[in-house]
Amino acid sequence: MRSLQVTIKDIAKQLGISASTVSRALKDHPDISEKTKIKVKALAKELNYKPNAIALSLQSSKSNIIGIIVPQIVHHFFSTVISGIEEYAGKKGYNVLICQSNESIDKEITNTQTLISSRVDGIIVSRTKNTEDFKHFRNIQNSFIPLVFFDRTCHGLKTDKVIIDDYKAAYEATEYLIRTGCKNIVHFSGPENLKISSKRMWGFRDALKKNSIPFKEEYIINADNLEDGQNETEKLIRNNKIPDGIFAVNDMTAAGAINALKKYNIKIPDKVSVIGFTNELISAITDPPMTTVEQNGYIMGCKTAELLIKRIENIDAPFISEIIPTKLIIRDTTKKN
Amino acid sequence: MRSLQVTIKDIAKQLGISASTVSRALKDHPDISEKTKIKVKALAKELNYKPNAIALSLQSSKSNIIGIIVPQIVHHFFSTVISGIEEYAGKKGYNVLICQSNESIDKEITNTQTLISSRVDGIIVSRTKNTEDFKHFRNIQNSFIPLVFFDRTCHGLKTDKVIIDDYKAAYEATEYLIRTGCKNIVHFSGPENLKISSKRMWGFRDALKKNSIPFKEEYIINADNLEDGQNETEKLIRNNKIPDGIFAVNDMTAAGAINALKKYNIKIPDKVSVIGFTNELISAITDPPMTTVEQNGYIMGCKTAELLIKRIENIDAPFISEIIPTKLIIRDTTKKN
DNA sequence: GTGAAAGCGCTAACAG
DNA sequence: CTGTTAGCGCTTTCAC
Repeated sequence: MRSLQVTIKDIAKQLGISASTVSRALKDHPDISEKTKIKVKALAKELNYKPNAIALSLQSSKSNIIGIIVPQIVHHFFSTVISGIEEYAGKKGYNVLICQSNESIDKEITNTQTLISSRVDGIIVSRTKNTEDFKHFRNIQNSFIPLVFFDRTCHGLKTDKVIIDDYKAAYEATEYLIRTGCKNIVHFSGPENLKISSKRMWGFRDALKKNSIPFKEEYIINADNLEDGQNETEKLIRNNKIPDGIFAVNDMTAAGAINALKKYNIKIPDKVSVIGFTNELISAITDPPMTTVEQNGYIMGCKTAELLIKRIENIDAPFISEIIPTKLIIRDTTKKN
Repeated sequence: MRSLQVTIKDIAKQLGISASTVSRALKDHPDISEKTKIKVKALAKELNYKPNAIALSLQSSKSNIIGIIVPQIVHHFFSTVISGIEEYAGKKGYNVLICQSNESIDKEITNTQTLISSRVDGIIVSRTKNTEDFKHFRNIQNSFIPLVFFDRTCHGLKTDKVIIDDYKAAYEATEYLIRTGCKNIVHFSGPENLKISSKRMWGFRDALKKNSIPFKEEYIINADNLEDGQNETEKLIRNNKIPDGIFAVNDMTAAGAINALKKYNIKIPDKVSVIGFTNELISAITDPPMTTVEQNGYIMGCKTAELLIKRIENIDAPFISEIIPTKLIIRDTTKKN
């Protein structure tokens, strides 16, 4: 099973020269004669020599691998970001090792340990909803491994981060509802300890306030997935508390709301307007197609990779919080302006 | 920048013992005294020692990394499979290095080279639509790196593979259309050199034949994405060639068809039935929710990882083609049986 | 121009 | 029970 791969030594032996010469020849070291270079390269090609990245890593203490921890790969937003990271990193000569935490803090902790052991050159994280204790992230920093968060960040940790302006995006979405005539708007919200959720909620609240719509606690409803969105909307309908606008913390929840409204034959957007968040694939597929906030996952991914690689190259640069612009995508679940 | 991580040597030095003793103590070697073990482990913990996986890999020629090459991470089916691979592999102590080919054969070739260089213990591939030349895959095999394909396989290569019975699934879907009264069915098909596409097409054709519906070439239309699905359907409508059933090679294409039909106010499923393929998220969101074929990506991923790891452990086992069962998910774009 | 030797972090065979 | 040594594949001084 061992040594199936051709090594520099094999080449050296066959050519009757030393390993160091082979090494130098392969990287066009100026000291080596053209003749030797040609011989070496020819044989390397013939034997299908591939440098052993592991040996290189050990020797240079650089793995050229970036570790990623996300709650779920299948979530469209995350896979978009991963895709951006992979592309950008690939161009810069890095590979990506991907772990999912499945929204479990224990798994997240294991993941960080694996990545540290793997001696990745840097780590990118979007944390679980429940992470409250950041010890494992500190652990990464104590190991002097560059760490960058995207989207779901950790308050109080000094790192680079790539986020969107959730507050502003939510504010604008809500204002759009108000501007198009909604007066009685409900917000389907995610867990409060997730900064992105609370920011979206505050954007919503402040938009009401700014537009002189008195706030009621019952405007905020906990729901951040398809089922909850559907159930909570049905509850509103049955309790005869139908709002004229719904702003959901994500697209799936909005899709649930749309389902419920259609089930009860409530016209969208005439009776009720709906806005989602993220602009996932599904948001163009709902009927009617959904107005939502474009979150630019791909660009986020590229930017995150860029920040991380910069930090790998210069560990002492000042920390950056990059804000990726969002955009309200107006489709047909809202009235025209 | 160097040696920021604690090594076994550091521990040895501080304790005034040898590195090998530390190494043995950490892995509970029976030769080592309890006293030493306790001392070593305590210090290791205190110094936050993490074994250097790279050194381990070099020494054991085993990286415990599985390489994955898929056309696109963002594609829901692929991310589902990746998720399954990651979970199963994680439990077995493997990490996953992910590359995307972006349906480009050149990128796919580069990807294989990177993975070989990285000395991954095995490689999982779902190939690009256009791959015709399999040299790079042979290259993997010549390097004695276990290789497993899933879904999009390569004809003629001796490898393990995990697939679904595309023919049967398509046959059954088509028969369901026929059984529920469709007589004039169109198939939106993918590229012919992709085995999964051609198998689905033949399943479709043979189901017609078996049910004495004469086949016409015009029943097969090239379309495998949202836009094409929509455009081709609109074309049919405008040319007054409206079928009473559409079987699409994937969900997105079916979603495009649904859009077009609704645009022209053609009732689904009364006038036209539609069936998709894969059961992506969107298929439950379309209006009406789409009948489609469940492809069990997650299970495929687990199974693929399982086969690969088995092969890593026993390179000489006979090759296996694992067939993951599919299931027709009946929703509301088809008539009731 | 090329070779010999040391070392990256770790394990394992061999001593004692 | 513990230490010494060699070696995984490669690069990099330091010699010659």
